[in-house]
Parts: sequence; C-alpha cells; structure tokens
Amino acid sequence: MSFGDVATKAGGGGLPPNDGLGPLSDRLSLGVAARLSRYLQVLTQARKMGKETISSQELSEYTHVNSTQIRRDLSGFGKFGKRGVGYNVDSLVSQIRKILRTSGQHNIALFGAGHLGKAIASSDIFADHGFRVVAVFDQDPGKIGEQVGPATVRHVDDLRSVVDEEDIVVGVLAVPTAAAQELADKLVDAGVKIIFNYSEALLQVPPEVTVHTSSPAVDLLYALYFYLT
Amino acid sequence: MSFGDVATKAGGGGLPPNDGLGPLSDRLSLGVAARLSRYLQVLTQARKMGKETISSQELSEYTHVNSTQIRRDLSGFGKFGKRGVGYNVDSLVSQIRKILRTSGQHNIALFGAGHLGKAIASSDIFADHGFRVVAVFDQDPGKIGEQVGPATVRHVDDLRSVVDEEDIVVGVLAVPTAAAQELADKLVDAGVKIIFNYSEALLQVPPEVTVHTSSPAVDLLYALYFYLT
DNA sequence: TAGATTGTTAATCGATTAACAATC
DNA sequence: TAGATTGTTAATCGATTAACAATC
Repeated sequence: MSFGDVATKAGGGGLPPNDGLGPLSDRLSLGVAARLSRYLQVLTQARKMGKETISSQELSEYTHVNSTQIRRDLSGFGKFGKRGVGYNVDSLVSQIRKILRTSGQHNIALFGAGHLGKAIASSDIFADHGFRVVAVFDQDPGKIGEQVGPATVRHVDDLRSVVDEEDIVVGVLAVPTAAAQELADKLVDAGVKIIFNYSEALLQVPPEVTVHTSSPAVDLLYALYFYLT
Repeated sequence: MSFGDVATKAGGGGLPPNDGLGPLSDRLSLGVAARLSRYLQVLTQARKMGKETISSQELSEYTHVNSTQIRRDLSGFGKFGKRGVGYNVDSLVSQIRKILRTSGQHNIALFGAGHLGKAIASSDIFADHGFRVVAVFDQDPGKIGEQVGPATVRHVDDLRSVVDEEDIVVGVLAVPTAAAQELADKLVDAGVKIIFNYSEALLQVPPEVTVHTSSPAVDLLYALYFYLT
C-alpha cells in the first residue's frame, strides 16, 4: 500500500455500476484508482517490450493483483478484452489513461540538483507517464545554470513565475530532510497542489495540498517481514 | 498501495485475537504489516525531531490512516498507550520493531554506482531502519574501486562471495532497465531473497524471491487522479 | 477535578475470490 | 472444433469507522 499515504477521501463508496450510457460521474474508490495506476505501469513497460496482447493472468504475475480482481476492475468500464486472447496492450493503456484522466502532459518542478535530483531528471520513469520535469531548482548558488537532464538549474526566487507560466501542479523534493519543510512552504505558496517528498521530513501542508512521501525503507521492512515469517 | 506489489499471500486471515498469554504465532495480515511499517517510519522521524509522545491523532495526520484504525492495530499487541497522553515514541518504535521482527541489522547489496546508486548509498533512509549498504557493484570497470557512500565499488564477480560472507538478503537494483533482468538473475543465483527494483524492467524471478518495483510515477498518477476529480 | 486520549465494541461497507457460462 | 480467457455472479472475508466507556 504505498498509495495509502496519499491524503484523499474515498469517493461515493465502491464502484458505481456503469450503465453504458455515459461517463462515470463518481470518483473511483481509492483501491480501484491505485490498482489501475499499477496496471498502467506494467502495460506501459510491456508495450515498450513489444508485447501486443496481455492476459489478466500475466498482468497478475507482474502486479501481484489477483487476476479475477483485474478482470473485475476493467469490466466496470467496458469490455476491453477478447475471450481466449486477452487484452490489447495499446488500447488498454489508452482506456486506463482515459479512466484516470491522465492522458495529457503534466509538468513537474524538481527541487534539488544532487545525485537524487539528477537521477530523477534523467530517468524515463516519469516521462513514460506524461510527466515532464520542466524546471529544476537548487539553493546552492554554485549549481545555478548547470544542466540537469533536460532542464537548467534555476534560482528558487524564480519558482513562483515558473509555476505560473508552465502550469505546474506537481513539485518533487529531492533535498536534505532539513531543507524540505521550507521548500514545501514555497511550493505551496507558488500554487503547487501535489508534493512528492523524497526526504524523510514530516511535512506540514494545508489540507488542499497532497503530500506523498517516498518510503523505500518502509516497503523493505514490509517485504522483510514476510520473508522472515 | 505501494505495498501491494510485494508478492506475498495473506496469512491466516485477519488478526488473530491476542490472549495475552504468549506471542502471536500467525503472520500479520498484509494490511496490518503495511500499516505498522508506515507507523514505524513516522515514529522514527518523530523521534529524530525530539518528539517524546505522539497521539493516534497525530500519527493519523502523517500516515493518513484513520486514528481509530491505528489504535486498533496497536491494541492487538498490547496496551502501549497512556490515556489522555498518547504513545511514548521510543517505546512504540521498539514494540513495532519487535512485532515486525526487524529489530536487527540487515545487509544490502546495491547494484549501480550512478546518480541513483550514489543517492541511495549516502541516504539515511535505509540506515534509519537498520538497513546497511555493505556492498556496491557496477558493471563499468572504470567505477570499480570508487567510493560510494560508505562502500567501495566492486566487480560483479565478487557478488556471490560477498552475499555469503555478509549474509545479504536484500539486493537493490539501481541500474538501467536493459541491465536489470541479467543482474536480477545474478542476485537470485547468489541467494538474495528480496529484490528492490528501481528500474522499469518487468523482472522474472523464481517464486521464492520477492520483487518490489519502485514506482514513483504510479504514485503520482494516483495522486493526480484525486487532484483532478 | 476536567480535559484528553486510549482501548474496544458493534455495525457497516468494500475488497477479494472461486466458479463458471459465454465466446473468441 | 478445442483450448483459452474474458466477463460476471454470489458468497465470504477483512477493513473501516463511529461511538463511548475507561482512565490517565
């Protein structure tokens, strides 16, 4: 449940039945949205590897979600599969993107031009899902002007104008824990709505802002427990 | 559910009642183990910040788990709190570590001495939870001997002996997607039981090995959905 | 004492899954 | 056709939460 720490309330409760007459009006439940995101990740990679169709069983192996659950999740939105064959990877990617309303491009502001920041900026992981790092900031004046991935490091004072101009909704904090809260405050001031926190700081933000704290160690503790028992 | 993609089956189903007469014999359910890990992360950071007690309400704000749920989870193992006061941070950390059986030190082998590898090796995130990066490997001969965090980069051929000598159970892949499967195979051969995959590769491993694929983009897609709706 | 917060109950709600008919 | 896999049902099981007495 690495999704669990996103601050959101569940929708109307469960998946409303789709009468096939129009788009769903209600929000997806937390669980469905989380699983659809995961399917999307695997499908995106499967497509890269040249796979054209995929069965719910295969998807299950990679996502560790029960195959019945996968078919059930998908069938709530339409009949996307072919019996005896499976799902077309390309079309399923489009369908899920439509459902998650994340078909477009989304711009990201990245804080921190250290090792982690550089790794993030030059990775495909975000790019594959339509997230583009359009601005990198660092508090070290010596780093300003440096090239990090596709972007140039800027001064923090430019934050507000960049967020406005580039329509940035997501801010990523790849900075030391001690600096995280101060920069989170600046991101909030500038109008960012989602903060992705790679530091260990326990961030305080207004209720309209969502913080997601990355926690590899937590995932590891969890995996280790099931290995040890 | 960033925990959801760890390949594990649920235990006996739900939390067995604790009669107070001895240790629980059954495995925790997936959900409980995931939440306890998360509490531990927040508590660890709260302790670093000098906090001595914490209420279920405060824990709830940082973990986004309902405060009743938190009290319920904890009370299944003992009466750790003080009414009117909250939980002692130090002692709750110890208790949860005991429950998760992760009180000791655990050694990690890290693959990849690029930006991401360096970021991981020099971060506190793993160290705070008793994970120690004891060996770093890279396929680039030019990097061998380089210092990365507390470790020196070694040749992949040393992997098996290092895993044996250092009793390594966890391998972290911070390598390009194209190289991930080959290195995962080597980790499996060497006897590693948990693979933490930071690449996008869809790894194939034997059933006794657990793969956890890091997926920041998935988490972001999920957060974005709830922002957009 | 008065306020705060835990521990616990009881009820509800959603997630999960086995099974199988439909059908490609 | 025969095999495979979807779509869907029905039943079960676990998670979630409001409420409140206990008590620090």
